Amino acid sequence: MEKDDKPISMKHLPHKTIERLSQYRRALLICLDQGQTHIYSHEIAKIQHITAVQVRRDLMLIGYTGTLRKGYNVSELIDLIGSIIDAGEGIRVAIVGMGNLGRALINYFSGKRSRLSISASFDTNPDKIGRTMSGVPCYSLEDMNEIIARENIKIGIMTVPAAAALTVAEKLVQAGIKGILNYTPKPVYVPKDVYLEEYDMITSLEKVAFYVKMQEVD
Amino acid sequence: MEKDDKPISMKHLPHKTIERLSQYRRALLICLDQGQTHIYSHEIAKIQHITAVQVRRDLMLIGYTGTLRKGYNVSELIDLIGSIIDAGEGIRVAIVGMGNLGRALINYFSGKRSRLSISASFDTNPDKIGRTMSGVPCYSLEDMNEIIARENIKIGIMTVPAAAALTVAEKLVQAGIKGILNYTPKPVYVPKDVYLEEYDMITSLEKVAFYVKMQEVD
DNA sequence: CTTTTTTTGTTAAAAAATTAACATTGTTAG
DNA sequence: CTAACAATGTTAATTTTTTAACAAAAAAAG
Ligand SMILES: NC(=O)c1ccc[n+]([C@@H]2O[C@H](COP(=O)([O-])OP(=O)(O)OC[C@H]3O[C@@H](n4cnc5c(N)ncnc54)[C@H](O)[C@@H]3O)[C@@H](O)[C@H]2O)c1
Ligand SMILES: NC(=O)c1ccc[n+]([C@@H]2O[C@H](COP(=O)([O-])OP(=O)(O)OC[C@H]3O[C@@H](n4cnc5c(N)ncnc54)[C@H](O)[C@@H]3O)[C@@H](O)[C@H]2O)c1
Repeated sequence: MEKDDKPISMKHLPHKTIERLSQYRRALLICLDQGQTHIYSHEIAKIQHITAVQVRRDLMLIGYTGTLRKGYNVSELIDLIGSIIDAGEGIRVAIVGMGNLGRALINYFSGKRSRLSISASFDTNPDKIGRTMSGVPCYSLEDMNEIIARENIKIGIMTVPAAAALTVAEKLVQAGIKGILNYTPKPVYVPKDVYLEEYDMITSLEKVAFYVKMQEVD
Repeated sequence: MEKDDKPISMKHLPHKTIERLSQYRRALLICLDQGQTHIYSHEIAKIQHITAVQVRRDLMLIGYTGTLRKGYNVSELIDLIGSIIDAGEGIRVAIVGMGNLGRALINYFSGKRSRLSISASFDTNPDKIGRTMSGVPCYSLEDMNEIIARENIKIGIMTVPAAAALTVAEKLVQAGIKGILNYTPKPVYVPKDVYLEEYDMITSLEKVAFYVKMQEVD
């Protein structure tokens, strides 16, 4: 019935497409910096180690249409991806655990333009509480509820020791967080309405090891 | 015709199964430490946020058979997964770029029992070269060929600044590395006989953001 | 002006991954 | 001893993801 510019339901975008859109944008931002105004599907594909068909299909799914024989408009596409991935006014993020990994992530993130911003960090170490790291203030765990509400933080990144993982996840949920990115090697449990993503470097490394070994055998 | 203990061709194990086997092992090692001798498929499933069917199917694929109504023998299963993922005498790994992230990874890894071992690291910063971090010596980039050959290193983990990514990847390949785990936000190119895995935290974070935003809308 | 080339957008097919269904069989309870 | 149960192992169905095929059309070439 209704005629719309975007008849696409974001709800049905494949998970893998979401991941790739983020990666496309990362690559597109670099192209933009280099003054490139248009890009072909096969160029994007090469950067991401995937096929051009897949790029075109993903873009079809988000309803973006390029120019025949000119390819895609870099800045338009960046904006469109932004309108899908980022929330309007941006989403605020907190890091819990300001150790090696936490610092690496904050550092990494602080250079990036994004509508996601790391607004706070939490730790139990009194030496860290009250200090600021790459512009991100570190608070005591006890102030979590207050800070998360006040700063309207929606996502928590966990980089605490594995032993603290379960309780920290619980605390984050209670504080009203809606998504958790868990870098602890300990899987945690969250209610259905909290989105959870877990990543462990050892899994990646062992996967590489497996395929390296395989290749030797064959 | 031939009857074999393991008629399973590891070559055809699904990629996702490889990842999960690594995760199962991580969980099983914890169970072993706690003195648990057997575990049910649904227990493993709960830890990994997947279904029991999937666990059983994965184990079927590697030809492991549990005890009806007792579940799986924890230590047997750990050993079997090890025989699939790890190479016989272990695979040696090097980290390139001893910054925040490099140190976080070395630290993390040094606690783990595994047949994968980080045997060397490389950097260009003279202050770091010649020192040792969590037992891992740091060498100059110029010595890479020699060290990698001498130590029989097969896998390289890249944690250098994005600007150095392409040249470092090339150097690793030339030095004879067979697998690369790239934590740089810059995708790199490798020959077909080198296995490449790339991970970017921003992709994970943006994925979480997307689903958080989605949930708000519905 | 016409033909060829090149690139997009889309539908259809194939492949990969997950989930469901169910047969099987020790174990326990009655 | 027998029936009910609770777990595994496996085949089949479903869903998701990727790849292939190809039509359409702007640009370039002739
Ligand atoms: N997923 C991966 O790829 C990966 C890689 C490296 C490390 N890790 C894991 O990340 C975690 C952090 O690693 P790291 O090297 O930064 O460790 P770290 O010890 O340097 O840092 C941990 C920080 O958490 C703080 N902390 C401790 N208990 C806390 C609590 N209850 N609440 C809040 N903060 C608390 C500590 O004060 C410290 O600052 C570890 O669990 C490690 O295993 C994961
Ligand atoms: N994938 C992720 O999730 C993730 C997270 C955080 C950071 N990162 C990325 O990881 C990389 C490292 O981050 P960091 O915070 O550790 O940075 P860092 O600046 O602390 O460390 C970089 C290290 O690499 C060394 N280096 C520079 N050029 C080199 C070269 N050509 N060869 C060898 N070593 C060289 C530097 O001396 C330094 O020790 C960056 O590219 C960053 O963007 C990725």
